[in-house]
Amino acid sequence: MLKRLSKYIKKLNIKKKTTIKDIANVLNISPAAVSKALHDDSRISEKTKRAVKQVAKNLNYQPNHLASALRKGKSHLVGVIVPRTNSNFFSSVIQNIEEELDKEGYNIIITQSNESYKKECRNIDTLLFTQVDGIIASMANETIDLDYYEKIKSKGIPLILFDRGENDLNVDYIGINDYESSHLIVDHLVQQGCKRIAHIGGYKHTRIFNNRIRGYIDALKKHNLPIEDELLIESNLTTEDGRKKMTQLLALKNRPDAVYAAGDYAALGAQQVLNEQDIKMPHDIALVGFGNEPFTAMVTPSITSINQHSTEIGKQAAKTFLEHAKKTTIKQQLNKIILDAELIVRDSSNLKHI
Amino acid sequence: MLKRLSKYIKKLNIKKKTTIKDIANVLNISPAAVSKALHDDSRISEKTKRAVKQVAKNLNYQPNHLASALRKGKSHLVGVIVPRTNSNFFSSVIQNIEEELDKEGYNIIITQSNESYKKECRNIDTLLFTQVDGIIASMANETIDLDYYEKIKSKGIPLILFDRGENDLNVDYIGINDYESSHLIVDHLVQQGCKRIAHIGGYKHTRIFNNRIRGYIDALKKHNLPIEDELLIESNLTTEDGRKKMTQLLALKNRPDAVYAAGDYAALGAQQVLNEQDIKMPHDIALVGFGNEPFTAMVTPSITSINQHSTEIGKQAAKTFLEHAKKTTIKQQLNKIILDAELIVRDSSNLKHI
DNA sequence: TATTAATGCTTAAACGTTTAATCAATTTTT
DNA sequence: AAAAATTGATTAAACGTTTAAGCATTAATA
Repeated sequence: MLKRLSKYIKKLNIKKKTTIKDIANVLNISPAAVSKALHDDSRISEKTKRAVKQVAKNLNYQPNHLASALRKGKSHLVGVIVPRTNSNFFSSVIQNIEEELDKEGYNIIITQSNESYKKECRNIDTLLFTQVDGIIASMANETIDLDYYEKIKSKGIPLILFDRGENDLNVDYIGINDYESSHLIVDHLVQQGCKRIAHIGGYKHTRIFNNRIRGYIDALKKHNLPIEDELLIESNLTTEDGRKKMTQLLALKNRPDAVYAAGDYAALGAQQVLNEQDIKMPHDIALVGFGNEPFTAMVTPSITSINQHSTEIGKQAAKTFLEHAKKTTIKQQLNKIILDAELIVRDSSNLKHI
Repeated sequence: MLKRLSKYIKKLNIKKKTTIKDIANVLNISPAAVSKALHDDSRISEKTKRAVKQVAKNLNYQPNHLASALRKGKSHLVGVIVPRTNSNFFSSVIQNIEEELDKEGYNIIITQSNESYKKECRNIDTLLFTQVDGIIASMANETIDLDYYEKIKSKGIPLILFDRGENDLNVDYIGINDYESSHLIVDHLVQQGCKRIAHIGGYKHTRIFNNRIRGYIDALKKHNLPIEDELLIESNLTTEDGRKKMTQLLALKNRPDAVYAAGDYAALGAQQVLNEQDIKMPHDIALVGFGNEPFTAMVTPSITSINQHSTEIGKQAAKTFLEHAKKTTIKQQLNKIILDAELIVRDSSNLKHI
């Protein structure tokens, strides 16, 4: 055996990669036996298994993932679609998805839509083409037409949505309680003595932003505060647009005494305008964001925000996929996991600490 | 032909996916002809090509990527290894790599080392296992032993390093001129009247940080300023450690009048301490960071920093890989692309604007 | 008109695994 | 001691594509 082995090692310097066949040749057994031995099949003797594993190590055998994926019809790849990776929320979700899936031998392919519907469609095509075993996604702002997501479902590929996309398709969803979050925020602002609370909201057609708007309105009603059209603005929630919408609010004859932005980046834009015009937070106007991006704690004043539990969302999304992967029967159905959000009060809305 | 087609469409509702064979059967030609037609082989008639493409569309044919990858020995997947994705620098590099590779039909698999050597090794194994066609990486802080990277090279897989890892392996590298950057910073601080410039540097064993340290020392010499050991500190450059090292510097009998941190997060930590102790920037102590993370423009005072050209680095890394991919001969050799860095002066070091 | 070249396709093997079906040898059960 | 069950392997096909080699048929050249 030793002679055969060294003969093969010599050949390897010329030849390409070690295959299951090489191991079989060394040991004078069939490739099938080798495959089974490597997978600890019960019908292979312990002796053979040990021998196979030893030779595999000596020859520096690396299984050909493509071949096994082709044969088994599973790529062990999971696609992830996010609007962008450079927000802390998404990068943290991704990190946790990866950690959880890694344990089970899955890899992830990350794609970014940059909030563009067209890019998102291209991403879906790419992932389907790459033969992923599942897709975990958060939708772009622009996305209204859901045909492309239906395409995933129709191929029988498990689809899990998080953050954006609740209810819109009949698939698993993980997110926080947006409606309740708005209540937390408005309750807090009212407690601080605010009476004219403005909301720079996201696009109404996106369910989570709609929920935040509904929560905002219902919470105002709860406190017997009037709902005024001029205080409720729709935005794409970028820093740039946050600046624009804040300027718009300051132009009102009757200015608000609090601004609740549905995203931290928009809140940042609003803050910049307030700072530039020397309007004091929270005294003149209280400010609240959404998402608890790290910078909210860094800026002056620090911005009150909602913690979206990115860690938990990532882990749950991964686990949900793994459950699908284990089952053979594919029955997609709406299965919501809604996490409680948490209000992080900071200087921008906290009168007591000033 | 129409009958055959509809017959097949019916079968498809029961059967799995459309393959090249299905198309061949419909048209009564060989699978080989179909494959060639789909790839616009010159030996196939236009008529056949048109027919094949039409049927492919009708049957909703999606090529099986795994099968072609197996046959061709190329996965069209590129692995990316970064310390983390939630810094703006890395997420921007990644985004640009992706965009550039997407044009040529490549996908990327992103992995994070979290600055851990062990995790990095696992990532490399994973990527090799997934049969990536190349790896683009920036090394973890911890990484000193380069055996694992040698493993990539020895398998003949193109390896491209960026930011971290210059010169350490004999492969392509894309980065900025760190040595020169330190000169830019020191020159600027001296111009502001600073005489005792401290440096919170990264680990010396990492070449880029070593270069920044060398640049710092040489620039001090150039300006005839003394080099003092107590002003040169090694750090892991996290926000937390930035706080610690700043506190350490403030405890000196002879405090510095400027602090240059080799990373923005460390600069942020330093700034927090200065703000808390009511030490004015830049008047009492001027502060400079490195990396131009977006938050440097958001905090008060905004922090002067070095723009690392993440966009350009990402694009160049991708292009470098693509060049490798086109060549058949694999000759890895050191081929450095060094971009000029740019100093962004902000309030934390700009006396004139105060 | 015979010879060569170009065109348009087919055949069959290959990529590296996995797995259903089978078989021989051994062990257990009647 | 014959029948049945278990053990430990083998054989061969399959996953879906690509491609080198080959083979007619038609077109171009001498």
